[in-house]
Amino acid sequence: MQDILFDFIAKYISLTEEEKNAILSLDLFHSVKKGTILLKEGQQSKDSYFVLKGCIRIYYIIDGEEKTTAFYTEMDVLTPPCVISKTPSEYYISCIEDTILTVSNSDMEVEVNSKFPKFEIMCRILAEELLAKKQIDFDEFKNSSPEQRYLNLLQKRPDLIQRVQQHQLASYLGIKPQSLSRLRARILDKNKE
Amino acid sequence: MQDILFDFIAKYISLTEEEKNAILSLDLFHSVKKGTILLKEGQQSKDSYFVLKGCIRIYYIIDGEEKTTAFYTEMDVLTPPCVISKTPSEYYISCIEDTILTVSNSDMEVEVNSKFPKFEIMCRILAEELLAKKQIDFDEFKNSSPEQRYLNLLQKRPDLIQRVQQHQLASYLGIKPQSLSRLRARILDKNKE
DNA sequence: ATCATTTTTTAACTTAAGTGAACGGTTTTA
DNA sequence: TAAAACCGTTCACTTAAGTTAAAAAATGAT
Repeated sequence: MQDILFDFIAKYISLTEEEKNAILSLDLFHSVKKGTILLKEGQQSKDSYFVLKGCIRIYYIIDGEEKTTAFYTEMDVLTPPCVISKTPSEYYISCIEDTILTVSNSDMEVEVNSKFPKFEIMCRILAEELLAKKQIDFDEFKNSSPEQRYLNLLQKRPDLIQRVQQHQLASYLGIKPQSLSRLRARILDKNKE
Repeated sequence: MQDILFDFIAKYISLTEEEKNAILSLDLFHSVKKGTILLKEGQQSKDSYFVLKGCIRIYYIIDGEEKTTAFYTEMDVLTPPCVISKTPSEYYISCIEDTILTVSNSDMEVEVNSKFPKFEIMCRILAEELLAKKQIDFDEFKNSSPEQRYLNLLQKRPDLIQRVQQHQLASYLGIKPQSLSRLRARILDKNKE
C-alpha cells in the first residue's frame, strides 16, 4: 500500500530513505467503510486525500437533492476547494466503496514542505497539472451534449459507469437520472440498427 | 503598470528591492492589439500570461465553429493547459481588446523559482487557488441550467456581458447564440410582469 | 427466502435548447 | 461609398431534456 504512494510521488521527485521514513511516521494511511462521510456541508477542514483503493465523491444537497459533481478513484488526489479557501464547505464528501486513502492536513504539509523543499516543488507541479486537467475537462463539458459527454466518459473512465450509481452519474454529467436512462436506451437503439 | 503586478504578487509573498529588480529585468510587459492571436491550435508554447488591462479568450474551432470556453481579464493569470502538459495546443488564444499583459515562459520560471524559493511557494499557492476556483465554477455549471448560468454570470462578472460578443458568451455558457438571445428575451419578459 | 427499500427504467407530457432560415443593423474592406 | 461580411434577433420547426408518475428490477435486511 505504501509503495503505491511512493510510486506516485516518484513521478514528481525522488525520495531518500530518510524522507520516506519521515512520510511514514506521519501515519497517513486510513481504511474507510463504504458510506462514511469525510466532510459535511458547513464544516471547515484542513484535510487532503489521496485514494489508494476505492472511490469517493463530492456532492451538494440542493433543494433536498444530491448533486454529485466529482469522483476520485485509485491514484487520484483531492484537496477540497474549501481547504484552500479556508471557508466552510458547501458540499459533502463521502466514500461510495470501502476505501483506503491517505489523509494529510495542511499544517502537516506546511511543515513537510519547509523541511523538504522538494515537496513544495511536487505540490506546485501537481496543482498545475490538476488545474490544466480540470480546465480541459471543463472545456470538453461545455463543448458537448449530454450524449457526447456520456460516450466520452465511457471512453475515458469506463470503470466509473460500472461502479457508480446512475443518479450520481447523471448529475456528474449535468442531467437528470431519467434523462441518462433514456439517453442510454437511445444509444443502444442506434447500435442495434 | 508594474505596480499592478507587484500588488498582485504582494498578496502571496513580500519582495525585496533586489527581487523586484530581478523581475523587471525580465522584460515581461507587452502591449497587444485587439485581434492578435497569442497561440494557435497545433502550436507548442511555454508562455504564461497575466492580464493587466484588456481581455483575452480561449476558443476551439470545432466543425468550423468557434467555441469560446474562457475569458481572462484584469488581474487574471493564465497558464494554458498545453504549457503544463507540453503537448500541442488544441485551442486558440486571442485578444478581444487592446491588452496589456505580462508574458513569462516556463524556462524563466524554473530559473526564477530556483533562485528565489519564495516564488516556488507563490506558484504553488496560486495554482492551488486557481484549481479550487475552477472546481467550484465547474460544479456550479453542472448544477445549473443555461438561464441560471447566465443570471449567475450577470452577478459575478457583469463586465463580461458588456465587453464580450454574444456568440462568444453563448458558447462560454454552453449554448448556441440563438438560445442565449431567446433566453435573454425570456428574462426580460418575466421582469416586465 | 421473503419482504421492504432503493434504484433504474419506462411512459406521457411540458419546457427549453438545437437547427435552418430570414431580417435588419452594424462593421469591414475593397 | 458601395458591397460584402458579420452580428444579433426573431420565427417556425425539430429534438432532447425536465417533470411527474408508475412499473420493473435490484439490493439489503430480517
